Amino acid sequence: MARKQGSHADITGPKVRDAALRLFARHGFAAVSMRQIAAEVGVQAGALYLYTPDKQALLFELMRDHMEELLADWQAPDAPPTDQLEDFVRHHIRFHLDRPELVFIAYMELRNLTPENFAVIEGLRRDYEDRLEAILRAGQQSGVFAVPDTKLATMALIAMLTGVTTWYREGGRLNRAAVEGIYWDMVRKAVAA
Amino acid sequence: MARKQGSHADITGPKVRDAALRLFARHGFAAVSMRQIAAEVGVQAGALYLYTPDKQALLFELMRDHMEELLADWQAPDAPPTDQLEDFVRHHIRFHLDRPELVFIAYMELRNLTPENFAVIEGLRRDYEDRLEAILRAGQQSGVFAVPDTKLATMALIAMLTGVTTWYREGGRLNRAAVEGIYWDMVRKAVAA
DNA sequence: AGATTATCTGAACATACGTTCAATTCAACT
DNA sequence: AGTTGAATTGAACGTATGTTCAGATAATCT
Repeated sequence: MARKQGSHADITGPKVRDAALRLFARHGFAAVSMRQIAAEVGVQAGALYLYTPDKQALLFELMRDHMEELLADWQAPDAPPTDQLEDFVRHHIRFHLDRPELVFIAYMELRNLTPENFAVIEGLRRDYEDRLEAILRAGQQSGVFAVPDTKLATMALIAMLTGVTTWYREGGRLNRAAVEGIYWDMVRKAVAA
Repeated sequence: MARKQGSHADITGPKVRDAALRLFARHGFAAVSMRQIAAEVGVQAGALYLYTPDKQALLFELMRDHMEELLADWQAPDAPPTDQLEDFVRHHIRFHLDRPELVFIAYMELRNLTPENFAVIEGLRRDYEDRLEAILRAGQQSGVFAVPDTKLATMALIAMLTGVTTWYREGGRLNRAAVEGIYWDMVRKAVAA
């Protein structure tokens, strides 16, 4: 018994990725075994190595692709700082609510990356933070924002916004548009001059 | 070779706790073995079981004691909502900056708790959130705050404030007092009417 | 000094881990 | 119908895991 009916690399490949995503998010990278991932996919553990060099690469590629998509998906519009900030906030919330599992992994599994992989992910994260900081600095200089320390404000706002994934549940008391609006209102006031 | 010179239960006990705290924070609960903890303490793995029933209890007790200390350490002063909020914010930042490792564990290792233990910790966390929400609701009702959804605002503010531990480093550009002040300023403006 | 007891070792238990690979199976191509 | 090659199995590798426990040791008590 070996190759199963109707099974192909372009089906199993994504399945491996999805299973790893789901299991890493639920139980944590270190607590998930290759055999669990394989069982979720419906193959034996050995077959996973046709799709990933090792377990570490599975984690790293999930995180790297996530960060690269985050960066590719948004760039500051040509607009005043306040409008740029609103665009950033709303996009950040939407993007993160769409991918709660990836967000969870990207924030929780940093310490399970090898040093080289960690450096890559941290670089991408830094790039993202820099975009928000650039908006805050522009607003500070033009006088529409009052942010004594743009770096601190950047970290504070990102932590606040990303936190939405820890409590928001689809079909709950508030819908996405409402959540977006309320968060934007708080951010707007927090940085206002 | 067995009992070492100058070794006692009241010395080894806390050492086990400290080693577990440090290692769990650095590498994650699932990635740390009892033998690693034992090596850090300077004993063999078997000796750990004189101080904890099992690995899970080691994690749970760290988290429970942390949350109980957080709750015991602060109660709302008899003052207007704005002053209560300032007191909460400053205390939260101080408390969390004093215990970065415990904070990290308490936020990252929830999913490594057994269901029963998880329920306990979540209950304690809820108690803490309720305190902030009570302040926000009081301010909303008296008209000094404009918080359309107190629960959302609670989650947003706690996420923002707790995030300070992810970037603050002792001896860095900003001292604690400055950080406290800037965070309080952002919170004050964010909820202001 | 001798007995007691708290403390710790070191080996063992069964089980699980990530990874490799020869052997096998089935879909596609000739 | 026969051949090829991609996809997968299943067993094996060495190592590590959490936990238990009989035995050894050294501080304390009598």
